[in-house]
Amino acid sequence: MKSAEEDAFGFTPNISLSLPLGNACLPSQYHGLQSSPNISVTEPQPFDSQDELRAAGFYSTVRPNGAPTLESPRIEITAYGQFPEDEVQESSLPMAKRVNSIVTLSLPSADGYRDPSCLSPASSVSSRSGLSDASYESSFSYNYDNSPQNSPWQSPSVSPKGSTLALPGEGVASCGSPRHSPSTSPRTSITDDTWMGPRGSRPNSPCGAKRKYSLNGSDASHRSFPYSPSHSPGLSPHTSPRLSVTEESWLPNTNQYTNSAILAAINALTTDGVADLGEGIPIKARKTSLEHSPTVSLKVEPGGGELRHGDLCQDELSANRMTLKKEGYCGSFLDVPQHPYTWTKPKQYISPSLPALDWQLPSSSGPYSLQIDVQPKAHHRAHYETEGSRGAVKALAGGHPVVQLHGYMENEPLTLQLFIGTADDRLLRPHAFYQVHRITGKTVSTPSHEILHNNTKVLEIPLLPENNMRAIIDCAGILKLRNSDIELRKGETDIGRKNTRVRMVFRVHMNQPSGRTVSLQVASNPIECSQRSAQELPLVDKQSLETSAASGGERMVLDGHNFQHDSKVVFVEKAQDGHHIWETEAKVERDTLKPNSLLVEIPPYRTQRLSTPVHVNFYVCNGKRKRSQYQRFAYVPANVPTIKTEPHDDYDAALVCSQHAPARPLHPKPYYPPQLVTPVVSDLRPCVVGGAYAVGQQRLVAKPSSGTASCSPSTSPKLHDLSQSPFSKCLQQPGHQSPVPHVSIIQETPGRFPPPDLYPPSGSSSPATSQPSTPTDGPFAQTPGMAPAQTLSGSSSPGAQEIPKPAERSRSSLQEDGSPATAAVSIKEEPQELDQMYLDDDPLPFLHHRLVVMKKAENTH
DNA sequence: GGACTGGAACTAGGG
DNA sequence: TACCCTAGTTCCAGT
Repeated sequence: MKSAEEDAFGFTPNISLSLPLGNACLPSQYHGLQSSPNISVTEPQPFDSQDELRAAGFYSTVRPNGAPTLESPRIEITAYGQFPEDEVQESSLPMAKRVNSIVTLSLPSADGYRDPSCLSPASSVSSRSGLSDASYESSFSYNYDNSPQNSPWQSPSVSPKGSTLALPGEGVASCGSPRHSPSTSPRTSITDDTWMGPRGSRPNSPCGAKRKYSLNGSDASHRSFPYSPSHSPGLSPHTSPRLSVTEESWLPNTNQYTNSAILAAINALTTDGVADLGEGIPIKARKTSLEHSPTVSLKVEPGGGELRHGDLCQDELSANRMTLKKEGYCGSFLDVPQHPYTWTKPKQYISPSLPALDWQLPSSSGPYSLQIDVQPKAHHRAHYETEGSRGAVKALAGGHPVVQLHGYMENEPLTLQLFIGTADDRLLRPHAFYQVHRITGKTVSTPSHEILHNNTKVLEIPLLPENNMRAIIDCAGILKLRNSDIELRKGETDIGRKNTRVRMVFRVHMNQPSGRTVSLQVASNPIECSQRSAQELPLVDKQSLETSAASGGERMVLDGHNFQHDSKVVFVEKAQDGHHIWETEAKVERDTLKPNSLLVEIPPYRTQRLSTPVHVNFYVCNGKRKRSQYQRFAYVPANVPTIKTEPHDDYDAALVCSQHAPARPLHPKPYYPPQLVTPVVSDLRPCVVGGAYAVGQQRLVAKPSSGTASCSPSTSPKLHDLSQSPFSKCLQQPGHQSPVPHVSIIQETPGRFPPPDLYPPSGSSSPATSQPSTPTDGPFAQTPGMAPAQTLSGSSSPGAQEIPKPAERSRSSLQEDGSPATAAVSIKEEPQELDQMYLDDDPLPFLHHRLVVMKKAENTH
């Protein structure tokens, strides 16, 4: 371990250097990182694009072996180097710490992903703004350039009142400044409109008028507010105000449990101070994190209250525009008095490096298992920045989702992290168009705190021993960012249209006595966030049968929503390439049909001779383009007993299966296609027992594109090893377009990886497989889906796993050491999936749209 | 009064 | 070019 760490540190410096900064694409990159690990880190050759590299994120970018990973221009940010202040501060820091800090800085890409601003309610646009540093911007060449507003950091929000921060040109985030805090709600901003000019009240255009407002002082004033990204970057506008208070208190707390020295060091370097500390977050990220911190008080500048921490810091860093220095500003925030939180701070994960949010982590490891005891409802209408909060995500049966960490016997509280992830068939990653939104108020019983993690808002919730490490998630809502804002981001390859399904992703990091950190992650069932979709798309919550004899004839009850008299149930069997091998419409008993219940007769399979179970899918269709997600079903040989679903609700089922696939009921949920093979790393000493068990679900997944994907071991981030826990990193190309494989790299100490075979294939039969998939999953139907969110990070013990089907997946080893390949890579079948993902019926538009978006981005850039 | 909600109008794009 | 449809975003009003 230590060796690894040491190595890591050693690398760190290099690594940091290696981080590619991006070109204009940075944002995308970042985005990519989190969202879609597109980057083929492993690729020996120079990254296709810097973007990819960036996407790789810090973790991936670094090459363990020190091999020149990134050709792309990298920004070597050494905290000190660039900023005198940093140097000073760092100098005082212990090497290790310094390294970390450095590393963090080096991870430029991280920043890039999503603008912190994006995080903020104002987000979308803001995302760009995220690039805090002017330098970054320039380098990135954002669209912003176009308009004065462009400057990302300046988010309007920053200086609501035209605070100094808001320099002309800077202040406005490119299209609307992201930062405009939600508070700035579009509406308010008449200015915005002005900006936009002709725009209608509804900002569709990417650069949507509204966002532009930042330039106007007036606008700024309006927006100034609390929401300003500065505060809580991600904070929804609404919340932000509140947050501020809380956050402040929070920060202090954080400090409490974190190593003060580390914090100080980090703060000095990063200025952010919050939870993210441990992580090697890029400067920007840090800044953002700062934002979280309610350092408002810290503001130096006029209007400072409105200023974002991040902004300040960024500004300083980048251009020194701010007179303030990190020290002054950021550092001060450390001094913030501790606040009144009653819950003792959960033991914060202090490791300097936390796994990137797009890393696939396991849901269980050894004795530990993170489970979603109560799943969120399948529908939750997300709110726009321009709207008021739509409340916390609720559970199907009422109440709220519940997450529990099993197997943790310590008395130390922990921090449960929550962010909004994707729900498509690709690797789980932060969703570019949705952010978690902190809910506060009388009805909220669970304290929480928002932080930014690489431009992705992360809600931190205490997991207390007294509560049996169980948390009721009644403090998390979902914020929708305007598609136009996100799509214009340079490097952003995802499209928002019809990309309205998300998952709540929970993570917990546990420091082990050995010094290692075990990180677990579990993702909820998909949540449809679109009002329209929620009202129109049929949804299957449960199915009474999972299997049937080939002869069919049995009746299956489907519980769900939006069933109509003309609803059809179609059974489909697809080949690996997505082609339909067989498709037939089942007979629906319309007499008994109800909006939430449908009785269907299982159609006979195309052949009655079955020697082994055949996995197929079915979906409910209310008309063209109105299909439910694919649901799994299997025809089994006659001698195999039919599996009937228990009458419980999904949640119950989830509980039952929780160990493997926490929170996912087998049948009820659509499955996720197994695209990725996950290599599981096992290094756990502690987790032997659970490991096998858990492992099944934890797979490191990698989606390799046809060849690309291999993750080079080198990529493995020793850096992150700081924490000593191995993390898998997913590298994916950001764009749907590119079939680039998603590769997950396991961070592990060399030699610790278990043989690849030990790891469960993504498609393992474990409950995890039952995970929902996007409607488009069809093609993968035959292979069980893997639990997207689960991978092994820390120590997971290998368990028995299924091996992915050859055709679908290929494995590649990711180990740095050259030790046996541990990571398996699966190749994603792009074209079809994409089409399906977004336009089940009509892929062309989707593709076209993407092209348009890309072009726009390029142009803007 | 403010947070939630549900519903629907408005708008842009594509066909 | 007008019309229709779809889906995203913004508004409004009720609880």
